[in-house]
Amino acid sequence: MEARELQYFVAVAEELHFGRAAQRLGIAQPPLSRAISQLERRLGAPLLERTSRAVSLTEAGAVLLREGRAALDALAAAERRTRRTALAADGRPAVVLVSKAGASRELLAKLLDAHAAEPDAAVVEVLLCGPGEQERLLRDGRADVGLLHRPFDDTAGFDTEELLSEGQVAVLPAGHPLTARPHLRLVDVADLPGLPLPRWPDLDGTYPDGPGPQVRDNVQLLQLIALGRACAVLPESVRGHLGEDLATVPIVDAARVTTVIAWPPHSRSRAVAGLVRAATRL
Amino acid sequence: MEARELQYFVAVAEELHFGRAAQRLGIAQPPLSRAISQLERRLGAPLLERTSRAVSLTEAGAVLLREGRAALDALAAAERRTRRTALAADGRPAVVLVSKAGASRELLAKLLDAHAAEPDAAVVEVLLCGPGEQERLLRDGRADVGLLHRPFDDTAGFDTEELLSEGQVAVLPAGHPLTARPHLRLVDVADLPGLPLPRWPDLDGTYPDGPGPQVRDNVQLLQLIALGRACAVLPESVRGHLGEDLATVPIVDAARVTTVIAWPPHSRSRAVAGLVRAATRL
DNA sequence: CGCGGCGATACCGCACGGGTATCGATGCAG
DNA sequence: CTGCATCGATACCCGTGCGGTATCGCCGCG
Repeated sequence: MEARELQYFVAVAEELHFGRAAQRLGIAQPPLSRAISQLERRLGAPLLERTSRAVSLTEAGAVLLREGRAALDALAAAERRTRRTALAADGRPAVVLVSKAGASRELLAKLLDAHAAEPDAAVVEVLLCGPGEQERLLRDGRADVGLLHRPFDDTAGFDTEELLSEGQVAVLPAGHPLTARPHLRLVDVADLPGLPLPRWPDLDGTYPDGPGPQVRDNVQLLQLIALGRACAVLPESVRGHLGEDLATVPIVDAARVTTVIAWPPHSRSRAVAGLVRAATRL
Repeated sequence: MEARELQYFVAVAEELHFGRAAQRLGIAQPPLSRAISQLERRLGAPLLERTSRAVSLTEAGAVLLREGRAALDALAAAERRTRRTALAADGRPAVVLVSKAGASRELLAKLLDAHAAEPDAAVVEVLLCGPGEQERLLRDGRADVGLLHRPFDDTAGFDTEELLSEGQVAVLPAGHPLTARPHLRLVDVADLPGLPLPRWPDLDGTYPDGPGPQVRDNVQLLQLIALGRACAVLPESVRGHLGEDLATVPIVDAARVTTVIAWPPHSRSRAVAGLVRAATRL
C-alpha cells in the first residue's frame, strides 16, 4: 500500500467529506475520489459507504483508520528521527524529551543535570506540552523520550521505567476553612461550593460538559485557585512551586501518581538509552 | 516520505549491496541508486557511505533502518488487518491468534473453548510458529493476538494480561540416573555428559555456536531427548504431553515462566477484546 | 420542479519511476 | 604496472499514473 493513498484515506475518514478532505490535502476532489476507489479495489473491500448525501465508515474502514494512523505516525517518526540524528552533529539536539508543563519539575531538573554530567552526553531538547499530548509526540517522532504520569497518561505501547511514586494533595486558596484539616478525602473536595474542580480538554481539544472552569495547563489552574474560582487535586510534588496564596492538604484516598520515563520500544538509540540510564540512577 | 522509497532503503541497508538489493526488489540497479540518493536529498542527510567497494550505514542510516522497519511493519499490518476485517463477513477468520508450537497447549485449548462459548464470538484462526517469531507476526499484522512467555519472549510494545505462572522442569530420557532425584538445580543439567542442552535459532534463522543439537521446535527436541541425545529445561506444563519414554524433574532455581496474552496496543478491536476477555476469565 | 451540494466520470498533460547502455573508480591478479 | 572484474553513478528514453479542469448523475430541499 502506498503511504500517499493511506494519508488520503485517513483525511477522508476523519472529515467524512471528500471535498473538505481534498481541500485539507491541497488537491482537487476528483483525484481524491479516484485514489480512494483505487485503494478499495486494491484491498478488495469497500472502506466507505457513500449515499451522495453522507459518507460513513465500513467496519474495514474503521480498522484501516485505526491502523493507518499508527502506520503514518511510524512513518513520520522514522523521517523526523532520521533528520534529527543527521543534524545532531554540530551541537543540535539529538534527543527530544517531552514532559507535561508544570509537572515533575524538580525531577526533570535533576534528570537533566545528571545526564549532562555523564561523559559524551547527547544534547537534549526539552519540550513541554499539555496533558495527553505526550503519547502523540512520542508516536510520531516529534519526541524521543517522555516523562509520563500513571494513571493519567496512557503508557500502552511504550517501554517504561518507574522513577517516582507520590500521593496527591488538594490545592486550595490560602485561608480556606478546609486547610485547617490535617487531611481530606476525595469526597471532601468533589463538590465545594464556589470551588469546582477544573475541566481538562479531551484529546481532540474540546471540553467535556459540566461545571468548573476550562483549563489548559497548571499555570492557568493555579491562578484560578488563587483567585478563589477553583480547587484541584494534584501530585504532592507541586507543593514546592506554589506561592503563599495557595495551601495544600493531603488527600488520603486519592490514587498514587507514578512518574515514569517512557520511550517507543523499538527506538532505544544510544542517546535515549543514556537518558534512561541517568533517570534510573536518580 | 514515500513507502516505496523506504522499502528500497531498507533493502539496501540490509544487503549493504545495491545490486543484490535491486535483485531482491525485482528492479534494476540504476533506478535503485537514484531512489536512494533522492531519499538522501529529501532528508537532507547521507544515509550510506559508498566506497565503490563497500557500502556501510551512517548513523542516520542506522536510525532510519530501525524506525523504517517499524513503519513498514505498521503499514503491512494496516493492510492485512483491513483485508481480514473485510473478509470476516462470511465465516472467514476475523482474528488470528499466534502461539509457540508445543507451548501452553491446554491453556490454548481452554481459551478457545471459553471464547467459542461466548455469544457472537468471532472466528479465530490459530497460527503456531517457532520461538521468537510471534512478535514479528503481531507487528506486521499476520497475527492479532498472541500467547507469549516471559522471560523468553519480548513483550515490549504490546499490551498484555498475565494468564499463568509456572516453574520449570528438566526433561530427561526415562531411566536416566538424575530422574531418581526429587529436584534439581540448573547447574545439574547444564553440562550432562552426552545430554547437552539444545541450540535454538536466532532471530535471523542462524544457530549460535556450541555443543548441543540444533532444534526448531518442541517435537524435534522431545524426540532427541527420547533418543538420549539431549536434555532440556521447559515449563512444567509440558508434562501433560510427554510419552512414557521421557521423565521430568523440577528445577528449583530456574526462572518462573509467565504466560501472557499480548496484542498491539492501538488495535484493540472488538474481536481482539473478546479473546482477551475470555482469556482473563479462565 | 428547479436549484444546490456532493461524489463519480471523462479526458488531458506532464512528472516521475523504471528500463538499457555506459561511464568512472577501485581492488586485484599476473 | 597494466588489464580486468566489480560495483555504484550517470545519461537517456519510454510509459504509467497522478493531478488538473470540465462535466455528469444523484438526491434533498425550498
